[in-house]
Amino acid sequence: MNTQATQHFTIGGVARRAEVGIDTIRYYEREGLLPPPRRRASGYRDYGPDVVERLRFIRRAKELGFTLEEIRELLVLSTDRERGVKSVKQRAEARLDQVNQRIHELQRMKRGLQQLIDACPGHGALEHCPILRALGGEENA
Amino acid sequence: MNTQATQHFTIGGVARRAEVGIDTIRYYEREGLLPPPRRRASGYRDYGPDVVERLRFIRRAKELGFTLEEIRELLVLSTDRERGVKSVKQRAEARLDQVNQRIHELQRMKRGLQQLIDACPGHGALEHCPILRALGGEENA
DNA sequence: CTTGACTCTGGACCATGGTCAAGGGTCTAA
DNA sequence: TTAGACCCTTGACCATGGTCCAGAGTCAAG
Repeated sequence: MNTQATQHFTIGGVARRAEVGIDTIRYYEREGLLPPPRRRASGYRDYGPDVVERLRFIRRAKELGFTLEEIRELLVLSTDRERGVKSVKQRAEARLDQVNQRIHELQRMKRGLQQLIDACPGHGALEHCPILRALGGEENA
Repeated sequence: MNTQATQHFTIGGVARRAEVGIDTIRYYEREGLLPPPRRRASGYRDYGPDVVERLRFIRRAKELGFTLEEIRELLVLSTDRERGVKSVKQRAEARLDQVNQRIHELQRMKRGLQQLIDACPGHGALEHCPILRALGGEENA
């Protein structure tokens, strides 16, 4: 019967080990990022140790800027032996493109702000403030 | 009596000129970004031409990444003759700092993603996919 | 047996920046 | 006068990623 007693945790034990909130775990389950676990007779969720790994996966992916939606897709792909590796790499590349684009947007903002700051003496009449003027000011005519 | 007939617009006229939605204008009014305009006998909002400038101000500031909250503060400062210019410049500098910080975060993400992508052959067994492994995989044991 | 810590479900709530709908009044041209 | 376009207010709704609450049941220690 192979009655290997693997470790089992309640939701609180998982939450402590993975350093996330209990509500977050239930939320991820609702959103399909975690599979519904077995239940004890009491109705308590009964988790194996895998779920802690999975929560770490989610956290690292979040740190790389993936949305929960994208992470859910990654998790599905990670069990798809046919399309898995290729698709996962493609997702990572797509995410990289998004990051690059966002960096360029922010660099455009940065240049705009820097120009205004450089042009502004930091004192004097409001009428001569290049920041307000550039933004479209003159409403206190 | 200086009865100069300046241009007056209904909310729809302003919306067309400033290229924003009518609801957006009312929303900005609720949020304190636009002063409550005079009303006609009918109750219709009656705008002078200044509001179009102000909406352009808001749009440009938004493009520079200011939140509506920050823009509201800028608008208040732009009428404060004592602290105006200095504070405005400080806000712009603070915003620049935020932008720089966000750029650095994204560049960190970018490096993380690039490493995973470079290490991934794009085919083969899931077990050997460095992306899944790095993210904390092995949950399909 | 009781106390306190834990868990369950369902649903409300947070910020952000709006958008849309319902049910009514107004304005203008034909 | 009437149609159609416009305006009014109030209030609900969207996505995102959770957080918190009430009211009830469970579990372990003393």
